[in-house]
Amino acid sequence: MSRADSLVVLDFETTGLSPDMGDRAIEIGAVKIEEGVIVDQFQALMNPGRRVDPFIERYTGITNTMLTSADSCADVMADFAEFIGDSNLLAHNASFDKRFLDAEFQRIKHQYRGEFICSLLVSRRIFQNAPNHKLGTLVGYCNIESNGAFHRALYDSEMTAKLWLAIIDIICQRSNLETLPFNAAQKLCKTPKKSIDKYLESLKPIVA
DNA sequence: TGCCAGGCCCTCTTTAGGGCCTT
Repeated sequence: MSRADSLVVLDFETTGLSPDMGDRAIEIGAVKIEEGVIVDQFQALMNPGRRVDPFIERYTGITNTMLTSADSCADVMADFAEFIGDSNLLAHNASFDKRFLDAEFQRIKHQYRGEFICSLLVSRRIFQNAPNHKLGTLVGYCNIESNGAFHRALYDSEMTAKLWLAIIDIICQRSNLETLPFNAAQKLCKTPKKSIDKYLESLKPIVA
């Protein structure tokens, strides 16, 4: 399975918003998509080496007690590096998760080859009439079944993956494609919103 | 009671400012 055929959808829960300000990951969740199907998953809490504040405990449901017995960030991220291999990567608001992935991998001197795409950027282009582009809102907007248990890493990664598969279905229907190549999805992240229809039209295969 | 940051994106723009999204 080449990198182009495997996509890992990931989500971090963290102590805050910025690794540059000392924030750390406290949970990683991810699912692997191959040929349009979720085929594997990864979830682990990790001990950031310090207490998380009450807001994060309430926001995520992850308590200091739970983290006390968790493996270290280094051990978890080493396992996660094996899980993602050379796969390409996707997250909802990928710039956030990429910063934490880069920071945690830098601590264990690991480099990864996969490239990121962002379901938030694509959603803003495809669902221009959505009330907003929060993950939970888009899951409801796309009629994806959900129990509402957001803000845990594995659940959010699963919901992001299902949102992504729904987006691909819509694009493929509009563009008469069987699948959306990764490089086309990358370009979609950067295409101006006003040019989306033209871009999707350009993806249509030539029919003899 | 969310605070921080940072990239994207829009507009009353580009020599800027502010909302959205992530925890």
